[in-house]
Amino acid sequence: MSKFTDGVINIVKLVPKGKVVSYGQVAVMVGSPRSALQVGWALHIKGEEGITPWWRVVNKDGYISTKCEEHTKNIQKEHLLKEGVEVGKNLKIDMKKFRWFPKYSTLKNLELDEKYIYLLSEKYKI
DNA sequence: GCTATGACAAGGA
DNA sequence: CTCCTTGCCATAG
Repeated sequence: MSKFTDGVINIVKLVPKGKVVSYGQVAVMVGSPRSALQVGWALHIKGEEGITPWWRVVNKDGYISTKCEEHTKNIQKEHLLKEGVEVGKNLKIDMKKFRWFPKYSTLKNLELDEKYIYLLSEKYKI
C-alpha cells in the first residue's frame, strides 16, 4: 500500500482505451522520475486482471517489453490491437500517434508538483 | 541497514 | 539494428 505503488496503479487506470504510455512517463507522473523499473514491478504485483490496463504501458521506444510468462508480449499485443492501437511486426508502437498525454486538470488531481508537470511537457512534448 | 533484483531510461559505440 | 554502461529506487530476503 505504498504511495508509489498505488500511484502507479491509479495512473495506469487513467490511460484511455486506444492510447499507451511509457514506463518513464508513469514514473514522472507518480513523482519518481527515476523509478521506471518499479512501475513495471508495481503492475506485475498489484495489477489486477481486467481492472488494471497494464498492457497500455510500454517502454520508451514504443516496444512491448514484458518478460512475464503470464503476461506475454503476444497477449499484450492482442489487447492493444483490440483497442485500435497499431502494433508493428516487431512489437513496435508509434508513440507519436498513440502516446497519451494527460490533461492539466488530470495532473492536478494527482497532487503532482508543478515541476513534474513541466518535466513531462519537456520530455514528451505535447 | 545491506545486498540483489528488475515488465526501464538515456546516451554512447 | 544490437549491445553496453550508468543511474535510480521500491521491494524482497
